[in-house]
Amino acid sequence: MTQITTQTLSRSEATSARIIAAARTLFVARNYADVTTDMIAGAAGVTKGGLYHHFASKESLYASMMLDDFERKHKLFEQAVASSGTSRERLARLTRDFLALPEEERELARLVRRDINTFTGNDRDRLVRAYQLALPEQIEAIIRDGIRDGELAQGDPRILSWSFVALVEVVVSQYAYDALGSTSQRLEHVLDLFFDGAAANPTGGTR
Amino acid sequence: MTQITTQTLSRSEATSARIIAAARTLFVARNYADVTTDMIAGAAGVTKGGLYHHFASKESLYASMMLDDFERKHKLFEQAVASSGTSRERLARLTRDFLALPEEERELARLVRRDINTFTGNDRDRLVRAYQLALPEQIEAIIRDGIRDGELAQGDPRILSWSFVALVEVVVSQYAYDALGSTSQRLEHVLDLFFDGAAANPTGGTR
DNA sequence: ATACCGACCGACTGACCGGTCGGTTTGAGT
DNA sequence: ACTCAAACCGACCGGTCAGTCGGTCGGTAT
Repeated sequence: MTQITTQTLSRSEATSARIIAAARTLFVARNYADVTTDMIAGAAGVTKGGLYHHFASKESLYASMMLDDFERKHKLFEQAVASSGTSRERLARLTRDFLALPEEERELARLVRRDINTFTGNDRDRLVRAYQLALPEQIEAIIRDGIRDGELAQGDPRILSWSFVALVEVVVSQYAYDALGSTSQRLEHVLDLFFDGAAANPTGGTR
Repeated sequence: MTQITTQTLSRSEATSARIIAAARTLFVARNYADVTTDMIAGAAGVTKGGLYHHFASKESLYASMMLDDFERKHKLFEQAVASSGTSRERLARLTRDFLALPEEERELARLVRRDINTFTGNDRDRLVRAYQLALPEQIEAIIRDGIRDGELAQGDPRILSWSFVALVEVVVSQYAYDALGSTSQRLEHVLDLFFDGAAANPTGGTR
């Protein structure tokens, strides 16, 4: 009954995948308005007519590209979420997995976090939902466990989750230049900052 | 010799200011490409011809709008930077001043932080420089003092500065919905998170 | 061989938009 | 009251680009 998923794609699927890949590369490099459908088609080895045979509009192509990305990231991060250990260890695993992704996919994640809340379009809700499942909610799950186990202080898991993602982006992104050396050093840096803060003396603060 | 700066603007200055204000409102609400010069002119009560009498191009209007904003923010934050107290107190002052700004200006700051590193255009360098003076370098100055005085742990002040701004945005922005009540609660929350981290037990971590 | 169909092509269109330009209005100085 | 320059208008141009559509091509079933 359960058919083995054939690894070989049909011609149509292969072309769609090529178009989505080309779109990802271009949308990451330039912003939506500066990428023309001709450019995407050209990069994918089809013409504009071919592109419109597979996607109803530029916007729906953009949405398809993001959904495709969310699905892959969702699967990738599930392992880290399901793994055992302290929440710090599990966040480290998840972040390491993220850092191991090709630059293009990391950049896309940045772009998505940037734009997801202001995105308008037909499949806005589906898109927002898929994104939340792909990243923020997975981190939230780990953070919830951390709070439950007394490892993290009481606090809104949603805000903590977004804060963690924001810190990862800052520490990893180019603003930081090469002030921090290797990827693992950066990883420890962001974990330290998130868990322990920037103060020299941990008794400081109002808490 | 030093002429008293007249508070009343000339007609030309007043119109330029109106155009910049209209541009700010629109660019904050929609993104650059989706805002037409006709829309800006209309909102400012002039025609496109009038707009182009004051600004050489859409891009230079955009740059002027940002420079105008940077200047105002620079002046606003200077007081907090120059004030006395612990670095935590001074960052609290600066952040409170920022939170007291009208929503539009806070949104613009978010937009700028988002885009400044990918901005391309003639006055790119001038713009980046002005922005750094307006926000990151002012925060950096406070953080440097904090490190010098042993209040903050050793670390790259630049990264810490960006991290702080990122945390402020997360805690204040709409993703957080109304999970945190008043502005002052949000302010304390972000300061706690930045200085002390999210861990329940401050001895955790690798440090 | 023939009929058929999905995949793909590429020239075209219609709308939009940044920027221009010749002309008109406004108001400060005399 | 006259002058002149700056401020402003609005029709227009040139280019760009999303989306269309009639048609071709290659594979597949009969």
